[in-house]
Amino acid sequence: MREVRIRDTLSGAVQTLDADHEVGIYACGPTVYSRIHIGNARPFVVFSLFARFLRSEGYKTRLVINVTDINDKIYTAAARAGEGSAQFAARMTAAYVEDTDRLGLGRPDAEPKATETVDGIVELIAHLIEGGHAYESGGDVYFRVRSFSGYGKLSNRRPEDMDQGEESGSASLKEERLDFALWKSTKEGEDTSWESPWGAGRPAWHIECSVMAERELGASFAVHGGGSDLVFPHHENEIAQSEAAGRPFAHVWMHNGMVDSAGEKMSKSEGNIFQLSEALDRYGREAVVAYLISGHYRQPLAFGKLPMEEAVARVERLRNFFREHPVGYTAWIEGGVTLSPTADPVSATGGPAGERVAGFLDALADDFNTPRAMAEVFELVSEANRTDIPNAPAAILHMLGLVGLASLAAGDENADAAAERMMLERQDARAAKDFARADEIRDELASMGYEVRDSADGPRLVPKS
RNA sequence: GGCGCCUUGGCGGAGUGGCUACGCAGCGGCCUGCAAAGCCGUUUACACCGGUUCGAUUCCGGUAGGCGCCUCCA
Repeated sequence: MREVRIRDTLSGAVQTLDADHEVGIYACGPTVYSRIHIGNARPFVVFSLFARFLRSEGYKTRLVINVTDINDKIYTAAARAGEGSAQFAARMTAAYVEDTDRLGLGRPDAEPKATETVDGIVELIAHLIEGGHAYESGGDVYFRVRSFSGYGKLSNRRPEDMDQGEESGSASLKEERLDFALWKSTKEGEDTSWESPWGAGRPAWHIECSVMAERELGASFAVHGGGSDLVFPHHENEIAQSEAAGRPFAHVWMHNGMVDSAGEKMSKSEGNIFQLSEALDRYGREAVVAYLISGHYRQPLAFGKLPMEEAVARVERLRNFFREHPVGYTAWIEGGVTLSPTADPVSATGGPAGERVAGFLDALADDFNTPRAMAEVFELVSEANRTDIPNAPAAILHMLGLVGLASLAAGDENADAAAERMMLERQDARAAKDFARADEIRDELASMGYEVRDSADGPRLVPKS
């Protein structure tokens, strides 16, 4: 079991995870007001793979990614779609699950929804009111920021410099401008509401996560994650609510950087599509995953046609390796099945391959440095292409499995019979030195989507990528 | 204005006080009937100015430029 270190947003320092207790990870999931885009997929991928890595190292791990299905934007979007907001949110939640399923990384251990957590939210709000940290005002409930001295410690700002913004028409209900809503009374046009001691209404965003995290992981847990855009106010407010209520809350705050459009205009005509489902359709799941781990999770990541095509090329290089070095892919099962750590891969493989695996794992243990880890994979691929490295294919499969790319070893499906016949016909033509005919057949195969590769072992049909 | 981050070779993107990141693309070569795949080689790399140091891309200060958050946002 390696010591795993993570850069903590709160302290600014690198923190070592406690190996003696379950590593509870809570990552903020999407608000389901539309299909998710490639940027939303980043935390899903990062935290899913981080949890997978921890498990492979022997850490008892529990990953929770919530779904925010109560939100202003949902009311707006549902109205525009001419649909009830509850139905709309349910449909978008299903779409989210479907899209992220296609990433092939399995599901989190729990995916709580705000709508299923309202009872706990009401309890926590009542508790905060009792403790003097919140107050009811005109059917709304607000958090009294001045009552929590630690406010601002995560985002490193002073309350004087902050502005919580104003909920429409609610400004006058607050004691202070920087107070934020915990509960909102039902407004015109809102078709969902819940009963509470303060009347019919709905929970505000920040309190949902405080309650879902605690319900799934307890009052104190190892890692709270999410996009860096959530540091303020969302995560700052979560800390205020939970700690003011006497909960120790998260030990380490782990934030992923944003996916941006790199100055390119984000449009379909430019080819730099945005939605996760579109990226999956166009580039395939392996390329999407490879792209999302191509930079360090904390750094911004530029999205565009070029970075995606590079990911496709990278992934193709790995496929080509396995075409030459087939290995038992079924050793790794992706897509929802918990991976059981096999025998220690380093000692199991040993030698140069083992050293690469060790380097790979060390990189992941060091603030989850996926680009450095992938460099080890490519180093071993090059070495094994050059000379025979014992256990290299298995070692590479093992590493790729940890980042959700084991399927690259699956091999190609059998070409259809007609293509196979044409390939043999081409062989006859080549044997007869009729290269014109051979090339003609190769062109025909190309139009069918196959590339012919001649090797010492004979020709092979490879689907064009 | 406040807080934080970034500036690495054609592009993407790690990292380090002195030693090849890695990938993509280009060019030359090997292999091949020709290709593809693979292999070998290759193209002013660390924004600028000072400082610390035997030595800085890597630490400190400043300059320029870019980005994120400060309203909802992964």
